[in-house]
Amino acid sequence: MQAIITYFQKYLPFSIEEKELIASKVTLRNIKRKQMILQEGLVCKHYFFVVEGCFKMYAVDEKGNQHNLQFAAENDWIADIGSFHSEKPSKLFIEAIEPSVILQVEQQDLYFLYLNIPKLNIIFKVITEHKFIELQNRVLQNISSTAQQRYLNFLEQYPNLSSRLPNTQIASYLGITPEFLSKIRKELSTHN
Amino acid sequence: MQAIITYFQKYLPFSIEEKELIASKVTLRNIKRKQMILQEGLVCKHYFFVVEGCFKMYAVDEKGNQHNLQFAAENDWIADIGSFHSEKPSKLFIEAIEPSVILQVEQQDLYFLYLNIPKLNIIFKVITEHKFIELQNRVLQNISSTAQQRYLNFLEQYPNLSSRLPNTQIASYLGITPEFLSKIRKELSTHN
DNA sequence: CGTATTTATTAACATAGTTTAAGGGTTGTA
DNA sequence: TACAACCCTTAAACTATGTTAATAAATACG
Repeated sequence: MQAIITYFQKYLPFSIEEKELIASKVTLRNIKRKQMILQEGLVCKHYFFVVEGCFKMYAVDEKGNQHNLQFAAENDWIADIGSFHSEKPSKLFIEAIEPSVILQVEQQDLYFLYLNIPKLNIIFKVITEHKFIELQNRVLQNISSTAQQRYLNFLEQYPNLSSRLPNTQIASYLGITPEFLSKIRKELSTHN
Repeated sequence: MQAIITYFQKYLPFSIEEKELIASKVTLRNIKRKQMILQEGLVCKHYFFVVEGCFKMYAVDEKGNQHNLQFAAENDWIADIGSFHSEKPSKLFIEAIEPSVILQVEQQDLYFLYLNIPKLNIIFKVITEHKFIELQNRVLQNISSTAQQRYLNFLEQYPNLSSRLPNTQIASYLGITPEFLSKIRKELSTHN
């Protein structure tokens, strides 16, 4: 539970009362590998903070293939922001890739905290801005770069993740097949 | 100037005083075709509201090729949100595709308006959420769909834009060459 | 510890998308 | 109105990526 406070204090300081208020609205959960914390068709009613472990958020197409939109590991947030704010059913899944520990905040509780601790508005605004910029850079990469460049960029940007994730998951994130990622990795290893 | 008020009132009602306050912080500009309202290397100090005309936001790669990240036509907002909030130099350009009329709000003025008209916080939060969802859907399309599907989706999602924009610009947005878009269009026309 | 499941790699072949070059059509603007 | 700049299309050759199938290696977990 201390994890989330430490995280918030990287942005702004909090009083003891504020910390207690936050703690009272946040729930700790242990999540098994492959367990889902959001499924298609359900409204995303929580914001999730990853204390330990790793998650993927993905869509499933008509053919049943998964497409990874985002990963989240320690000290990262994950939620289907669209569904969360619109309160419409999500089209996405969020699933644990590793045994994990999360802290979750329900929508109403988050809004309650926003009202009582205005600083949190700012923090979540900054979090959202960062995610926005990340997404925009990814679009730019997708429309302008080759798969190999995107892979190298992923390694650089998420050295953490890239050593923890199976390549199948990375391939899905990059929008290529695992076989082709294999080919790329071979090229890179023989050519350097 | 009325345009932006009408736009805001689609979300929430405003008093006369509030409208006057907004009007006092907003500047009207006429922009010629090909004129830039943001260039790489400069900090994006304004949020732009398009009253009339059309803009593209793009990055230029090492080879000098442009890659369109976003279009904005009537009643849409455009800015490099990353640069705007971080106050770091932008890597993007925003350029008029048609002779245009915009209303611009400077950063400090926007923050001033946020303080004095809290409703505006909500409106901009919603605007940003919509842009976020749009971006996320675009990433999903990019990693899961063929260029033809992406093109069809663009036609559906932006019927307006697609009839106004040269195909070269659409191709750049989709991340394909104009020649290949031509091939796609031919296929679609002969096959239906 | 051992087995079921997942993961990584390879190769041959298929499809999607790019490059280059050329010609004809449109459009902006002096 | 005319010219320059831009835009659209075609086609052939080329490169990037996908598909299928098979096998070996690594990992989860009872």
